[in-house]
Amino acid sequence: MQAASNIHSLERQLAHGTIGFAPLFMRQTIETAQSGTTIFFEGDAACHVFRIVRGNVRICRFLSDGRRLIIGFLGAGDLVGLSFRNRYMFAGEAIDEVSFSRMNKRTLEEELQLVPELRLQLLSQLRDEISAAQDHMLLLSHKNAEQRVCTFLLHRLERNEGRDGRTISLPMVRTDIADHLGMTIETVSRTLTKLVAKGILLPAEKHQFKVVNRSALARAADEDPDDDSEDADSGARYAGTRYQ
Amino acid sequence: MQAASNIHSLERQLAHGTIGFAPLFMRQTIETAQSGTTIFFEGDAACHVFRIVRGNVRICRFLSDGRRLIIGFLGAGDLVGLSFRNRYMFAGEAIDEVSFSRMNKRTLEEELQLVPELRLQLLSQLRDEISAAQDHMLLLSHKNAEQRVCTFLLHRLERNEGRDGRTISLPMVRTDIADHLGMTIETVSRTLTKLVAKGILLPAEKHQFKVVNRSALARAADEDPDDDSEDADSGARYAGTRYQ
DNA sequence: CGGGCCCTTGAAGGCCCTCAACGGAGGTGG
DNA sequence: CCACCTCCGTTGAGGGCCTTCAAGGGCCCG
Repeated sequence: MQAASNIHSLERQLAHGTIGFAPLFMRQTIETAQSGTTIFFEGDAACHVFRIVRGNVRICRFLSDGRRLIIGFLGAGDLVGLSFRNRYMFAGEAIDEVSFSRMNKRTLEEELQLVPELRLQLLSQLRDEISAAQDHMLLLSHKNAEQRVCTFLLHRLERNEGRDGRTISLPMVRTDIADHLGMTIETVSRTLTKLVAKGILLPAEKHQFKVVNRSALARAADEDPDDDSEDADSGARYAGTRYQ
Repeated sequence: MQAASNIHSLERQLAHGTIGFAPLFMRQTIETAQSGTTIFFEGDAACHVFRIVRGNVRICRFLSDGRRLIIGFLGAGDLVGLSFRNRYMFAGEAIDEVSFSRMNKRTLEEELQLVPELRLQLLSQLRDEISAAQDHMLLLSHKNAEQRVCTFLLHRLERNEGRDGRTISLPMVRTDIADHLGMTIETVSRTLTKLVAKGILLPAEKHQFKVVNRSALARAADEDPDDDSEDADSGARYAGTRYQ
């Protein structure tokens, strides 16, 4: 019941077609992980599939020299582990206090044999993961710092959609964002500062921003900013077309 | 029978677990596509799944401004289209003369309902795609030009493994490599020149290189080249540990 | 209050991109 | 057969974007 208490999480599950798995996890006990702890390790035997009930999780891969790539961030209602063969290909770490339940992979596979509907959900989930990975490859290969940050902010905005439609929640630290977008924390920070100066964002509470100009944010996320004059004092430029 | 005639293709299929699909495609007619032509378009209704019999195919996604990302390259024995929902998320273009067969997606789905073994093969294929996409994100986010090119060359080498173990075939043009690795053609060219100067590669026939020093190539692919002195005259440095 | 973590801001430098020119290979037509 | 064109690959010069290095401030907690 706990999972269904969050209407936005429910919407996301319906959209992603993972609602079919939810009843299976309802029978499992709920565990908690403290901020900064690891829920599963890269390279471990992949015995379980996880479902996040509350909190935020980062999905990490490491290079041999210690550098890190964050594949993505998970929130309430998200599943992780369906794409593993024998070993976890990445680690899952709690960003804040996380509640989750786990399910034995063998049990899940038996269910998959019995329920055709579940198989379709699984396919849908995997295809979403592939699609998301390809979108992210596009970001990493061709987008500049501002486009990366704006794309990321839009994704976070859509994820939180339903509150007031213009609040972005960033529970992760700058290092996480940097390792997700293939940048340094300094460049992330500078880019956010620039977006505030441009009048697109407004700093709100800790780990939150307000979106002042959503269309400008969307434009900055996808288009080439060649025509930008790059002046800090041009912050009022977008004020006339304020969103909403 | 044509597909089984290539022993390397067969090995790859066994490793990737896609051999189960091959018999289904044997019943289909074989089509050909000339170099440069498009086999399926991004955005089109995804009615078919394709299987490459001969030749090379590039998988492309485009940004709004015309820039291009090449997700990957396919060769004999490879399948494409299993990860689509309703529309092709990317285009498939023939690099050289390509033979392929196609299969109606509806037919495939009926087979999937009947044959549990096929379902496992499908899952395996999708997990491989996710894994490859994540590896590529790592490349795009954290590797420099030399590491990118070396990683790509190693992949090509493994793909052609069995010939003589040290010949790399690059049927695609520089623009394709650049759009795959998130670089410009100039940087790709310069990096290849540098690898030749370092004594790691040797230019061979058109669209081919010989690997002189495979361990150096592997090291350059994954490690941070901070300790490199970057001198062209240091080309003999690796000669003492020549591979094979 | 001190220390650690997080974030921001500044200055300098490097890596890669952009722009440009050139040479070779392959195809076509005079 | 060769001139001509196009495509492809290479090489050079210059500049821009982002990284690296460094310093400082805010916040939290022991």
